[in-house]
Amino acid sequence: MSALQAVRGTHDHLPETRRAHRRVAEAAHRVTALYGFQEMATPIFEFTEVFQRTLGETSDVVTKEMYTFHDKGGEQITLRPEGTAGVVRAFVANGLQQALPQRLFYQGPMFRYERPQKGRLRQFHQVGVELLGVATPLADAEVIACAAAFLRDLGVAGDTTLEINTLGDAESRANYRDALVAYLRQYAHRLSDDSRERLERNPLRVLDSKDENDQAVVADAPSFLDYLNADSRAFFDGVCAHLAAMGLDYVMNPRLVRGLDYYCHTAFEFTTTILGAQGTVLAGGRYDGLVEQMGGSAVSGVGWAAGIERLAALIGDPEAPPRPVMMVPLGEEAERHALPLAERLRAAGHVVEMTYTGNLKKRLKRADRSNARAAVILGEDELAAGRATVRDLDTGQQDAVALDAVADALGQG
RNA sequence: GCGAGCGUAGCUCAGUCGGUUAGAGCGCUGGUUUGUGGUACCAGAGGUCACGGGUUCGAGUCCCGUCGCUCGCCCCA
Repeated sequence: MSALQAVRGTHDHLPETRRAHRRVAEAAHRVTALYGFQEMATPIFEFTEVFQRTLGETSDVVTKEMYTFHDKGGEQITLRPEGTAGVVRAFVANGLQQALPQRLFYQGPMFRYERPQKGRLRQFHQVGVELLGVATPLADAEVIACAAAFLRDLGVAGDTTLEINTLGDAESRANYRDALVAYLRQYAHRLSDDSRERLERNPLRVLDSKDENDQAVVADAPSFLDYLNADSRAFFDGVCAHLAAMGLDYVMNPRLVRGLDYYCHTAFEFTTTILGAQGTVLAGGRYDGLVEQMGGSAVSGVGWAAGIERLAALIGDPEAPPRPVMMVPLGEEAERHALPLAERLRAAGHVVEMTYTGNLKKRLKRADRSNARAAVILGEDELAAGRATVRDLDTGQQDAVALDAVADALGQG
């Protein structure tokens, strides 16, 4: 281990990576704004309790993935493993329930102590939205539409599939859970070790097992849809109808369940097959009850979060940065003129860089390596005439231009 | 947390059965005489062979441990 290397599962974002991430985050910000979402930010660490209470004591995130530590004041602190808990905490703490609905957008780093893989990091980045205070299926459908628009804007809609499911309300879920557990217990001896463990902790997870024997057992398990009460069924039908009305294609996935306790009713994911095992690129759902659990009043919520790294991996090469204009002063006298001229060019909107050493030949070579589109040459001849030589580095064409006119001569870039 | 593969220059990779001074391409730096880049030619810099230990006369090569990456599981975005 070298002291120079980044901690496991964390990455430096060099300019090219950073550009790709910015593109994702800016698209999210821009598109969600069309749906009325406004950006907010919460601290990247919270009291541990904030996550324990909201994510559920038994969830994997809480039991083994949190970065938790005691600060110097003895407080138990956790680096946020996801965004919703902090947003809801802030929502309650700042009395935002006085002005419903709230449409909130956030972005930033999240932290989970996991074994890194492609598209899975210990520090990763998410963008997300939360729509708080709307209890009707309209909100679910609108939030899903917003996610779809975001992915369309990034140009990855064709690589992803929208999968949806319903977890029903608490009553439906409890009934189904009882029925499922009763069924699975009969076949516990045929289940994998993992699934026997799931049976105790989170039985819905058994449905999602990749083990073949488990799947054979699950094939005849009771269906969730048979246990939905009338309200839950109506709610889900409503969501589906709205999606259809907007022309959004989706696939029903009855095995789509949630690891976090606070979800109910609508659960959805946009998945891709071209990222390997980490195929979920954006996921969300409804979380009625979470606000109350956090100490607020009964305010329903629905939202989603998307992984920036995973989306960045999907969008391919980021666009190149703008090509600069390169200043080429030759001699001390020219250098004195170069900075003020560069300032004027920048004020006119040009990206301007400087060559600092070397003769003309060397400086032009540097300009070329910097992918400059033009060079502004200031030498003895030019100074004597009160002009600069503006050279187009693509065509090789160059003209003597009055210093006042250089910005215009460089065009729009 | 579990299983497997990998780690040699900034990058992509050679490196034979364990044998002398660890190589190539690309990139980088400098040069090919005067104020004109890209191409070409010449030269150069750059390595703790991931880290630590062991076996051996001798380890980039074999063994063990650690760290990291990759793939799968778990779980998730």
